[in-house]
Amino acid sequence: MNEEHKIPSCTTCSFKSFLFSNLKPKDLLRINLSRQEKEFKPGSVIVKQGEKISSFMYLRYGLLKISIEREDRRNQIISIARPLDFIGLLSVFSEPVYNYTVTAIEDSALCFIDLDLMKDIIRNDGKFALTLLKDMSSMNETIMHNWLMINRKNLRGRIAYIILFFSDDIYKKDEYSIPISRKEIAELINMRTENVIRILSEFRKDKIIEIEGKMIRIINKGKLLRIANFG
Amino acid sequence: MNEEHKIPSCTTCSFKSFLFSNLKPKDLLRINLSRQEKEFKPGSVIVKQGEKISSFMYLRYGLLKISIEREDRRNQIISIARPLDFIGLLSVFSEPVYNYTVTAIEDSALCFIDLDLMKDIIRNDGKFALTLLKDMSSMNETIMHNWLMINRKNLRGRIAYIILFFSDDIYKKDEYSIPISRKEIAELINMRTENVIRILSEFRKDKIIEIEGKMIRIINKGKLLRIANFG
DNA sequence: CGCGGCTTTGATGTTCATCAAGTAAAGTGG
DNA sequence: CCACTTTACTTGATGAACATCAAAGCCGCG
Repeated sequence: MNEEHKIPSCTTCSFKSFLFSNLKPKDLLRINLSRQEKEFKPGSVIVKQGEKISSFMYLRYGLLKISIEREDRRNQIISIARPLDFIGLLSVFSEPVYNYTVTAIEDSALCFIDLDLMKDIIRNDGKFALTLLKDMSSMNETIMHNWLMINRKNLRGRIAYIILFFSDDIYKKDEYSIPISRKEIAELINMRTENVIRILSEFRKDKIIEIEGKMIRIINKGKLLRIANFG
Repeated sequence: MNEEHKIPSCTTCSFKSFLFSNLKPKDLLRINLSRQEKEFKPGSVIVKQGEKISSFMYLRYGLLKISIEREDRRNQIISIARPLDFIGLLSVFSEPVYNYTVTAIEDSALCFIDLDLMKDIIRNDGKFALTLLKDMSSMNETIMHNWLMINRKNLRGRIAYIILFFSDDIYKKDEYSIPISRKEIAELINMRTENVIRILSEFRKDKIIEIEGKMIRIINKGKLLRIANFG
């Protein structure tokens, strides 16, 4: 593992201030002893649909996709997850196995904490549990809201929405390299690959964006916003 | 309030064994003192989008719809909730106001518990918090799973799915009175009212169902299942 | 270097939303 | 309780939006 990224202890981890802010020092030490830190290259699968859930995980840095795999290769991407998105909360407390596959789409690092240890800490620390409840609730709000927004839009509106999502929520820049393929864009916003490509070309012709391979640069943000909102 | 339905105390409430199974007797008493029990007729609004969240609620009996209201009168129904669906968990810990409107669609009764009291109990009882985490997680799994199933189906598949949903999950009978209007069916499975009606008539002509007003009787369940699965 | 997966464009067809118009049912006020 | 208004329900006709099919170039990989 790349040593420059490795953190010596949970006590110095920047995440402590978020997820584990209310945690007692004693419990933080227990987590520190149990935790496993792993790095993932883009494309590598972190957990696979059907695998037993045995640890609680959270993303230190990087970007992930959460997807459902289907027999007919027409997968569905549920959500794109950043650090602080608490992806580890998805079904970790209610299911014995993962219902989703999680894959890195950028260089990422995750911490894995033994699930029984987490449960034990929760049982003995209601304050911590309450913050987890809050985080889980808010994560689900976000995912549902995104779905609702996307599903009521027409195809042009969906493409505009997703371009703005990566620009505003992920990279905070008007120019970025989109971390997923055209096919994956289609799986994320519920349309066909061909139409993703078609509408991206359309936007280029209309001088709304510049696009070359995975590079996207937003030229006319106002127009993009209008398409996203009224499409 | 109809006295025959009223429960004298949380300790005798049948829900205690589910939601509050791990609760300390002391805390159950506190809840009992604070709780408010209310009945609702079909059509009456229980909480409205935008209202401040000040209590934790759960459904004792009845049936609810959770929906998002929009300016243009094209609402979206998120989910149909039965007792034990823990609808009170939806955004109660992460949002200051309700993002959803909850409406009774059958005679229903709910208990309201002061939210600060609930939080206080959670903070002091990690075991209870863990069961809440589990319930919230499982409720969200259910809602998401339903959305995924519905969204990948064509219109005939969606109608078949929803007929089977009420038959298998809600009423456990092949004949029932559907508690929502054609328009609401459309809002629940993301299609137009006209097409709901059209496809229901089609199913009747094909002798898959009998239908008269709100009464629905499933005649050919095998065929309905095939339409739901392959549609 | 050839194979499979991704990307792109064009042509075609189907599904579904929309518009229109009429009937039935359910509230509402005098 | 009846006229009136509104909302729900129903069917048909039309067109737009989108999926599908087809074909070819591209790229990475074993």
